[in-house]
Amino acid sequence: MSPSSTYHHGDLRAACLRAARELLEEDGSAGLSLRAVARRAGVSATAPYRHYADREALVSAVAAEGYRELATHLAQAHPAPSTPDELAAVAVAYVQFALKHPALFRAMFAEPCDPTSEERVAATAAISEYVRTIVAATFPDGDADALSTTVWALVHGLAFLHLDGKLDSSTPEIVAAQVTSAVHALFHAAAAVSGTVATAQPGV
Amino acid sequence: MSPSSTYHHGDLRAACLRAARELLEEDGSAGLSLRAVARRAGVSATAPYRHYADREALVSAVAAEGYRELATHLAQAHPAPSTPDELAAVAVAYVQFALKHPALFRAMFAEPCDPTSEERVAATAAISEYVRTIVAATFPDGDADALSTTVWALVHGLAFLHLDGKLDSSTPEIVAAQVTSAVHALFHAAAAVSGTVATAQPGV
DNA sequence: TCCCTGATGTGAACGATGTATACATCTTAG
DNA sequence: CTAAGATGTATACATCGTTCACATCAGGGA
Repeated sequence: MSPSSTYHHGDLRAACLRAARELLEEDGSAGLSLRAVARRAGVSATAPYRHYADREALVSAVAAEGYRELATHLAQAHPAPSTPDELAAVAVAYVQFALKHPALFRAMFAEPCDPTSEERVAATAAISEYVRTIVAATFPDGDADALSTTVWALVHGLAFLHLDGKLDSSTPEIVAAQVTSAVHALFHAAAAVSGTVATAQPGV
Repeated sequence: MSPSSTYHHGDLRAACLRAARELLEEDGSAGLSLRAVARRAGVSATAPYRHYADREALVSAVAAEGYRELATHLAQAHPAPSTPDELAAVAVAYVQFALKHPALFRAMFAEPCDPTSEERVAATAAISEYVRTIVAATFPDGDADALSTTVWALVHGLAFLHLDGKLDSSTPEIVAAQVTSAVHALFHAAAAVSGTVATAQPGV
């Protein structure tokens, strides 16, 4: 705590996490190097090794933080959805999170996830469970496991296709309409097939 | 053509592509270094630069090849699907391709795709168009753009969730049943909600 | 109070990587 | 046959992840 001590950082672990997160947002995954993190934290290149086994461990920690942020972001869209419309709002929030934090989202899902990061698997299990719960609340009579998997896959796929520029992401409204219509299509296939989802994006 | 000439390779461009593809399958994305490619092709470290501007360009070329392989793989599942069942078979082929070539699939979709690789955008546009075509053939009365986007997103998301170990991928049969039921759920939402998709995977 | 042990940060060093530059070698068009 | 362009080589540099020996600090037991 003494102000004269510039040797010890105080909370390098958190500082590294913050720096890594910033670098990810600024320069993408390529910019996230351990040395850059150390520089930004104002510390020697090897100091982070006292708190993270290797680069992979740091990335996993950032990803785990991302999972938690995603969870709160979804909860903000609607705390306890129980209708298809409310569930669609959560789905829109999911995709918009991905578009707002593309590099973070890719770190969370695109890189091969090592199963040794228990912090990471816990966070993803929490999200998976959350999705299952709200789907079950919306469709109490359905097969919650199967349906929630389908919903998650649909929304997850929409997020990635948007990230890859395969869909029209020009405005948040277009994205929201796209996601909403896709989710409703899943719940009301007949309506989708008969042309009710014409608000969707205009092609690839 | 003279056999004494070991100096010029003959077709380094193709050799690099093949080597890169092999390294990707063997060691994943991390193992795909330009120098390793050069070593495998039996050539100096900087020789590949005569054929690829940088590492990114090589990866894009591999990804483009992957798109074409995926297209033929889907066509083999069914050349011209026109029923929900046939379309589901194509969807199963999509996911199984991802599971069979995880690193390649990630290179195709998980890394930020630079729009300057026209070979790459052409290949993805071809796939997108292909999906739209077969969905339109299966549902001639629907909004082909909207519905094909939804189908693609669903299948794409299933592929990624399987790749990340979020779903049960223990046997090809389980995966096939999972994908089939999800696709059918999209086309017959009422049936899905009432529990007809019970063949799906047993949780996360 | 002293000091000593463990936690934390530093510095130099190694091998690997992407890439630029200058040079060598081959192929082929005129 | 030769000159020019295409293709491959050698060398070099900055950066990166990581290891190891060492320095510095904080806190508890004597």
